[in-house]
Amino acid sequence: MADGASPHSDTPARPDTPANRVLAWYDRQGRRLPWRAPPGVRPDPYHVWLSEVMLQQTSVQAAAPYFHDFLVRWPTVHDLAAAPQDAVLAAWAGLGYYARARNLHACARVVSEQYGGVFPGTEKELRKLPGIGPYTGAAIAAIAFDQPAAPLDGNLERVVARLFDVRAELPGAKETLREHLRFLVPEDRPGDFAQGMMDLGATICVPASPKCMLCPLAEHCAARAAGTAERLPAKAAKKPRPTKRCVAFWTVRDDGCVLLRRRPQKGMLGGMLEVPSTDWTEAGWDADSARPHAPANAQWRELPGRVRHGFTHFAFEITVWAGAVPAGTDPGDGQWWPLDRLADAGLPTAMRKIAEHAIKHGAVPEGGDFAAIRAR
DNA sequence: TATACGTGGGT
DNA sequence: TACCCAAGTAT
Repeated sequence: MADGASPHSDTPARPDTPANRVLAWYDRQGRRLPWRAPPGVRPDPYHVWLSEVMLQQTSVQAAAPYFHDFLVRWPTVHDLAAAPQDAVLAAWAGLGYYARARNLHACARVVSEQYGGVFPGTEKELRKLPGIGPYTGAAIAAIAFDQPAAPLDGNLERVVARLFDVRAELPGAKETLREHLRFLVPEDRPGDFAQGMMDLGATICVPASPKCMLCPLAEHCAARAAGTAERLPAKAAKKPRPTKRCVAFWTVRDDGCVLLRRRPQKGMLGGMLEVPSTDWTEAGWDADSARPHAPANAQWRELPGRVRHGFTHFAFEITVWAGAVPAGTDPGDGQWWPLDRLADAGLPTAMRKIAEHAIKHGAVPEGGDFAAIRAR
C-alpha cells in the first residue's frame, strides 16, 4: 500500500535505499494495468496468477485483451477448472506458448479441487503447481500475498545487472543477480517493489538507450558510472535457426466445412487444432512425396505462393494444397469445421495464416457465400 | 546446463 | 530483412 512520507507528515523520512527509491517512483507513476489492484487493495490471487502466466515471455499489450476475455468467461478459478480443455486452448489461441494454457487449466483444476479454490500463499506451495516456476511463484507470493519474495524476470535481470555492473553472461549470471536482488527486497511492500522494478525495466531501464536521466536509481547505478549500462546484461550467442517445410492440405467439403485436426498434447502447438499436413521437415516435399500424406482423395491444386511463419527456434514455410470432397467424406482422425465459424476454432497463428491464404486464393466451396470468411 | 516452446512489435 | 525482445517453464 502506498504511504510515501509527505513533507507534512510526522512519519520519519525513510532511508535512501534503492528499494525506497523504487517504491517512491512506483507510487509517483501510478501506472495502471488491467490486473493491478488500486493502491491499498489486496489483489485477487486468481487475477494475479492468470496475469502472471499470460505475461510469461509475453508483452503487456498482447496479454491484456486475453486477460479481460478470460475473466469475463471464467470469473473464478472454479469456472476455469470446470471448462473443457478445448475451450481454454481456443481462448488462448494467438497468445503462443500453448503449454502455458494446458498448465493453466491443469493448475486451475488442482486449486479448485485440492485447495478449495484458494491459492496457496507461499512461494514453496505455489511452486508445486503446474506452470508456476521460480519467477511466477515468487511474483504471486509477493504481489498477491505480500511475501518478501524476489521474482527475477527479464526486466529485473537487466535492472540488477546494470545496478551492480554484473558483466558475466546470462543465463550463467542468473544466480549472481539473484544474490544481489535478495539484498534489495524490502520487508515492507515487496509486491510493489517487484512491480516497481518491472515497471522500471519496462519504461526506463530499457534494453537499448536506457533513460538514465529519468531513473530513480541513477545515483546508485554502477553500470551508469562505468558506462556499461547500454550493453548489459550480456547474453550468450544464439544458435542459427533452421527452416522447416510442409505441405498443408486445405480440404473443403462441398457443404462448407474444412478439415481440421487436433495436434498431440506434447510438442509444438500441443493440443491445438491444425490444418492437416505432412511432417515438418528441413528437406521439404515435392508433389510425389507429399501426395500419400493427403487426408482424403481429391483433385489437389497447389495454391500460388508460400505461407511463412517465424517460430522461436525455426522458420516455417508452408505450401498449401487445396482439394474439394463430397459431403459424407470420412474425416479420419480429424474433424469437419464449418467455414463460417472458423473464427471460433481457435487456430494458432501459423494455422490461421494457412487458412487466410487458402481463402484468399478462392479455395472455398462453389456457390456458397464464403467471400467474407475470416479465419480466427 | 541446454533446449523446446509462439507471437507481435520495435529497431 | 533480420534480429532482438517480452512479467519463463518443463524437461
